[in-house]
Amino acid sequence: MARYQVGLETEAKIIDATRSLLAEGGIDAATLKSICDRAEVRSGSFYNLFDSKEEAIIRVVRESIRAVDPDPKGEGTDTVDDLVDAYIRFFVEDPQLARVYVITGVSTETTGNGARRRFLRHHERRVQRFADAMSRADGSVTPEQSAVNAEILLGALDGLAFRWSLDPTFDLERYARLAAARL
Amino acid sequence: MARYQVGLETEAKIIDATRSLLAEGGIDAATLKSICDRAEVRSGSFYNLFDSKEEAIIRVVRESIRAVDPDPKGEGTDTVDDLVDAYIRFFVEDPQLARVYVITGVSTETTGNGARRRFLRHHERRVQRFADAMSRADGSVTPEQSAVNAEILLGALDGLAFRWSLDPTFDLERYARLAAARL
DNA sequence: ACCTAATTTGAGTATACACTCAACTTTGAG
DNA sequence: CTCAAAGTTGAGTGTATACTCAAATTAGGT
Repeated sequence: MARYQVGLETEAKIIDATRSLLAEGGIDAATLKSICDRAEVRSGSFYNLFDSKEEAIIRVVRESIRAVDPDPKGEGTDTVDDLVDAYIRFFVEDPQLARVYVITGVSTETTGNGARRRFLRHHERRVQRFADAMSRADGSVTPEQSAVNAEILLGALDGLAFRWSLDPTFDLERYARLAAARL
Repeated sequence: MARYQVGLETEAKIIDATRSLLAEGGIDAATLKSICDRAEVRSGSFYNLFDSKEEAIIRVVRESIRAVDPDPKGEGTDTVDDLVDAYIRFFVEDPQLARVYVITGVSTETTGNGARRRFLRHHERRVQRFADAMSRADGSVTPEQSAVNAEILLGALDGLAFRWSLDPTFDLERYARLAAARL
């Protein structure tokens, strides 16, 4: 049961290779061969540590979903600006993981059927967080209106992020802040 | 050179099969076998009419890009509402082709490198059309401001469309109109 | 009816993929 | 130092993929 140091290092190399391949070329670029080549590991080693290729990919995708919207430290104290800042910061500070988020989020067909549900569930939680922050900021709007506004703002942020994934020179930070200011 | 009727019909069956497969399962579902099975055609027939699988897919994708934003009839007479209506109508009236647009647009990695550039070029033209309409509606905003506003509105529309592709019960029409009204 | 070009067929090729396993090497606790 | 467990290797398996081609069939103008 006890793991050896070499094994843990190999595992990390495999995850790193998978993450960078997903970021560069999406799900199709992350073949077993490309992962093993980049991690400098043979396929047998891979399967000694992972049950399937899918497992390594899922771990990286989960990591990206968590990173785009980490659990709130406190509870219900975030402002809309905090949430938008967190969204922007994720893309600016870890563009590689951000690309994984956008690309795999968008091609959930290939990642499997469960991935779509997971993405949707995550999205709904996020909308709720935005809506709550909006309600806190302005008590006069109904919860329903907040939910609608949150859905639109997140739609815009995701759309702009997709735009950025097509063209890395696109100034996501600027447009995201402008969108947040207008919505 | 002259085509026979059967050949034209076979071609249409292949394009129909490719379109529906792309809409249902994205690029990965459109294998040569699945296309031929659905079109009730053998692979040799496919290659008598198409140079490659890619060719059939590109034709469907191009068709979807054209459909989401057909060329303006007149010139510079569309209002922002006209453009938003056209966007919404596309998704409501031809959801299958709309799914092709969203799914392949988002997974341009797999469709090839040229697809990304084509998508981006199309997007930029569309932003310009929206920006022009905005400038026409309100002469007091600078062209730069219109371009920014157009980018944000289209980002929101694309983001909401992606949301809809994840969850077909999402009321895209309602949210798209609300987003347009706010931006 | 004839004849050529268009079309269809399906077995076959080559390649890439995820995954396996028996033999071997390395690790590190006692 | 010993040794059992952990880790590594790489040739090999089975399956799916896109694509080919010689032979057979069909369409449709003359």
